[in-house]
Amino acid sequence: MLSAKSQYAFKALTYLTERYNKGPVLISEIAKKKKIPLKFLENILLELKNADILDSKKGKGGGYFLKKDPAKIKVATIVRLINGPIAMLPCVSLYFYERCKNCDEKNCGLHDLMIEVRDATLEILEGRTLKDLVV
Amino acid sequence: MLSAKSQYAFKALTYLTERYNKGPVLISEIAKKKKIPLKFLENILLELKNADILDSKKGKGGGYFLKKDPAKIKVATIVRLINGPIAMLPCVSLYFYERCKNCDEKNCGLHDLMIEVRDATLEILEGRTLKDLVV
DNA sequence: TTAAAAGTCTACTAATATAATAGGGTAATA
DNA sequence: TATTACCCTATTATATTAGTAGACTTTTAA
Repeated sequence: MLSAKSQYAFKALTYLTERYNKGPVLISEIAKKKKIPLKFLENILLELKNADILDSKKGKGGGYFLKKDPAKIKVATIVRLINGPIAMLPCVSLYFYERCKNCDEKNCGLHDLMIEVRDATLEILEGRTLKDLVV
Repeated sequence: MLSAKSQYAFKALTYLTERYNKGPVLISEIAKKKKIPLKFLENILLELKNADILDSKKGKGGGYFLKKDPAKIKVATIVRLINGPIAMLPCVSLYFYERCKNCDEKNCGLHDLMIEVRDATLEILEGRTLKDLVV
């Protein structure tokens, strides 16, 4: 399941997508409108900024805004960034690969199955962008 | 990601699948062969028994064994039982449904997207059984 | 030039979930 | 009837997630 943090991130990003190219938006405004704990949201937005998804402006009239076209920001990217691996096993993760302990990948039925699940999931998440979330 | 517990469960079930119809298998044997903490494994097997996946025999010559044909036990069933929801959001889960807080399902782009992911995942997990894990 | 606005950053605490352990209880069988 | 082996509840340990606190820095506009 996606963490609460991830859900907050998507809410904030959706909000910013709706305001794309309309100037900076205050953290406090997003927090209030989307009912996200202010300080927690600060952390999340900062993380998204450090990952080049968002940009910000300080001082009066400042705030956060999308750094690029929401149609170019994949849902999969956000999930990986805030939630972590998309795959169901570390040994089939593309971006967070780790060997499973006491498990021989070559002879693991689960391994192959979970590759299929991963691919089916990515087929969807890699194909959608923030723009698609705003219906 | 699947929890360690889930991975243990699949290892144990795979082991029992290979020994289907060959009599009871000791917990201690599974624990040793699959390198699973004994007491933790006891809990897992008991849970699987209470869910009618396994059956057991007490006393000398006892142990655990699959209650039915491994070709009839779906991977999805085990995941739900030991790991919990398969869906990425509570509001799109078939077996563990819960409303997301501060979120209107009718107007949530994530909601629809995650239904697609869920369906793609289930397409695979509901179609595979323990037998398929033993290659 | 300076005060207020607004994001930045580090650290901490609380809550929850996961993983693992302990140990006595109960049923079956040789 | 003793031994084997599963049954069951409770506890502890560890890790992750969620949320909070507060001081700092940059920017802007009066």
